[in-house]
Amino acid sequence: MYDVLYANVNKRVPLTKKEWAAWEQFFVPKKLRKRQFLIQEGELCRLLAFVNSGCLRSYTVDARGEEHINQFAIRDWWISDLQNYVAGGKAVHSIDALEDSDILILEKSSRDKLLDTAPKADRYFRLLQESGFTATSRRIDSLLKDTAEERYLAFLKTYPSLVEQIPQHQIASYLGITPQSLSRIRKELSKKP
Amino acid sequence: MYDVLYANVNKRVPLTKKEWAAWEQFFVPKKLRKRQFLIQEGELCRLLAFVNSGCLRSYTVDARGEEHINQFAIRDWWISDLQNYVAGGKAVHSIDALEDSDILILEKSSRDKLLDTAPKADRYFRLLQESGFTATSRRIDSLLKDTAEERYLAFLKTYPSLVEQIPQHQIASYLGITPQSLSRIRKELSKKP
DNA sequence: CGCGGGTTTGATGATGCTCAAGCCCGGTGG
DNA sequence: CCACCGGGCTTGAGCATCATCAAACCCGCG
Repeated sequence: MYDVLYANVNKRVPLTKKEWAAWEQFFVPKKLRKRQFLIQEGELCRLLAFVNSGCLRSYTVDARGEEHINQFAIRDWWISDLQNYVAGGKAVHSIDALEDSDILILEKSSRDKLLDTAPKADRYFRLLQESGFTATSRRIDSLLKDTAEERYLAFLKTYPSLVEQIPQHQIASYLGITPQSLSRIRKELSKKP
Repeated sequence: MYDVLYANVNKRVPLTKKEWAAWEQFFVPKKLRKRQFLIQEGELCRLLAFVNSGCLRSYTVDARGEEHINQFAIRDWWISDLQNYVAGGKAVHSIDALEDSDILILEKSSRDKLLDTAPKADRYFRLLQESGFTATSRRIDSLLKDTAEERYLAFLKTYPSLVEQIPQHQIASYLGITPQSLSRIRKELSKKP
């Protein structure tokens, strides 16, 4: 139940079994059914979620009702509406499950306790945020300078497992294009090589 | 020299004057002339920079030689090629000064020492990364769902001071459009209201 | 069998890019 | 003092990319 998370933490900040026991108590297992919400836009988001299995997504909805996917999370990834988790206020993202998923919940109050009692917690979350930050930063670069086709190819490389797992229109939404455009891009690619 | 930074740190992790003295020694003041590089793409990036005055930018260059601005940094902001600072490897961004600037440099080796000796350093950088992460995440949302005009209006709101400070084509680059398009957008906007 | 979600295809149109030229303005040197 | 230069901004014409709207298709499932 906790071994994926333990490995994730341990990779960044080595912990003794005893130290880990102090961490473990703060995480609450939860199952999500496909299409079930973890957070809905406008709620207070007071939790971080760590994915053991399955796949979640966080997305915004624009004025015309179109969804735009901000992040996917699969096994061994964290997901949250961090902005709101950190600063308070209403969630700007909804988070739901693209398939049945097992996750671990870390409530904000629990994380605060963890941060105040476990000496290495700040470092773990610092390292975590650093990788999240660099990932989003690279995605911005890609949105600014790559064509839709290049972004799609990069997606295939970066998330090979996701491609098999989730419907194509979700990938289109993540890439910032319509499902029709992605379909045409794929058609072109299948001709070329 | 150090008071802007001290205020920035103190806001996130309150420090006694004595604690601060231990931090201060790690930061090295530096002046950059307009158009001077702090980092060039392909170098090893082994520093974080805190801006006291002036304005820096970090950007990538695409295959055709076009620049794409990933981040601006003005007074009270940090800037770096974080990806590379954290993970090692060659910088994917160049960082240079858009005007004469005063900055404070924190070398990676210094930060490592700071993190290992100052108890609150991990927390400070965790909080810093969290705000950086949420900012980039919001920018991704905006690139996915807003039109160029909406992104420009949002930029005006978010960075009112920058608009006066830097040439318009730099803003266009940040928004992911050509200078010509930004010019036309501004023309349309000036008609409307 | 028919329904529904997902994907594909086609026709058309909007948005923003490219290429090219002109303009504005501040700085420099004759 | 003025001519000239260059960077930045604007404008125009044509074009590429991707969105929109609409329809058809595919396939798993009740």
